[in-house]
Amino acid sequence: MTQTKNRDKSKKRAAILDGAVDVFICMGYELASMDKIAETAGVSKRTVYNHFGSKENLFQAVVNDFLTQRQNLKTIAYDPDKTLEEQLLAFANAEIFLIDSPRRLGLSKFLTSVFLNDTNYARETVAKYPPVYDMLLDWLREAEKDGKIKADSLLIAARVFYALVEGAVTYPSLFSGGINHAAVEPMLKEIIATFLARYAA
Amino acid sequence: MTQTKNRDKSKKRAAILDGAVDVFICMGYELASMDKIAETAGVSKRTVYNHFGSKENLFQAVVNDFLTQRQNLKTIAYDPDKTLEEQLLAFANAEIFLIDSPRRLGLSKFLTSVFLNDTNYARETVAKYPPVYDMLLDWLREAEKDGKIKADSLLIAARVFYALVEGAVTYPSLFSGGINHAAVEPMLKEIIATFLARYAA
DNA sequence: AATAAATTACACCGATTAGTGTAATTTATT
DNA sequence: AATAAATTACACTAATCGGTGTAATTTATT
Repeated sequence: MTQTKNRDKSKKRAAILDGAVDVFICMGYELASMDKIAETAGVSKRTVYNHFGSKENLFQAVVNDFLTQRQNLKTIAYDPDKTLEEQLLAFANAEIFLIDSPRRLGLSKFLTSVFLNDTNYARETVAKYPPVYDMLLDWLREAEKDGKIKADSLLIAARVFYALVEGAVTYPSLFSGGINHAAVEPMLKEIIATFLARYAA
Repeated sequence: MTQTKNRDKSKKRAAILDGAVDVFICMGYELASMDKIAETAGVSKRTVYNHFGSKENLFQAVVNDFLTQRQNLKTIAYDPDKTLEEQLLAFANAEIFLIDSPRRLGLSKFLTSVFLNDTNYARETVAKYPPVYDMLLDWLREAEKDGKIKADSLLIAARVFYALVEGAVTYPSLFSGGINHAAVEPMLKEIIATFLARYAA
């Protein structure tokens, strides 16, 4: 009869995921070889295959980890005692957080690239996680009730806000190798002022 | 002594470039094999290598063709007799043109993906072509002289405008498989209204 | 029709890759 | 210390890919 001696596999698993992220970020999916990932993780290739059965599975695990982690953003509730500017800035900063460390920036670039190359996979993956707009939409509803915001469609207003943040900060940072905080700060003030010029009551 | 009988190589060259674009678009750079490109172009692999010495060269030729073609946008001069809305819409539409056919959309996605994977190459390549903002900047200067536009910095205003267009239309289209004109039209009206809420004099 | 350039078909090379099988070895648990 | 699970080292496969060499063939020009 077989005894069960379960050892802790999570350490190796984490090391493999870490290595995979590094290699995926710096070579892209196609050029990231399983040998290189194993070497980077400090683990034998066989162990990589024992934990994740294939390159595709390993990739999925990396993506899942990232998107799950990304999902853990605390809600930003409407506060009538704070200015609209500083509350909107909090929403912008939550978006900027995703590209505000070399690793998160790298993962964002990697995922964006993968999504560009496989639109269907992008749609399916994004559909599994709650929409980005939702939290801002809740906030806008409260602000409207409070008489501070006015818009024909709050959904469109939310989309305009994220268009401003992503178009002015997120995407430029993806291509320029990272955030230039000194340049971004005044830009954030400007896009928030623009948003409020249109939607402040 | 050697006679020179020059035949026209441009037909084959064009066919190869066409095939390369197709394959690059649908498989990405790494997975696009030279055999597949030759087959798609209806040409022997040897001919591909006779025209372009390497995969890298062929890629460069594709990119050059696209960016050169892209550069040929007619200038949009400020016209005091037209509304600001319709003139700004022309700028937006010039941007949208780049993703408004399956082929241009595909090339935009492909190039964006390549740029994400090689930031240095992105910078060098973009630097070889005139900045996107320039034409709008000229227009804004004229509009300001005409007393219709007012901004602390016209450059920032131009960046806000393109942030709106790219964030609301260009990038979403890259990921969603193309433009939904019915949905984009009201969005364009909204982002132009937003821009003018901030910068109209 | 003669000629030279362009193209083709095809075999081939070296390198790389995802993935497997296995026997030996390390590791943690009882 | 005994034991079973986890890991390792390593050899190996089958496939793919970028690129080359060559001899035969097609093509357009004079």
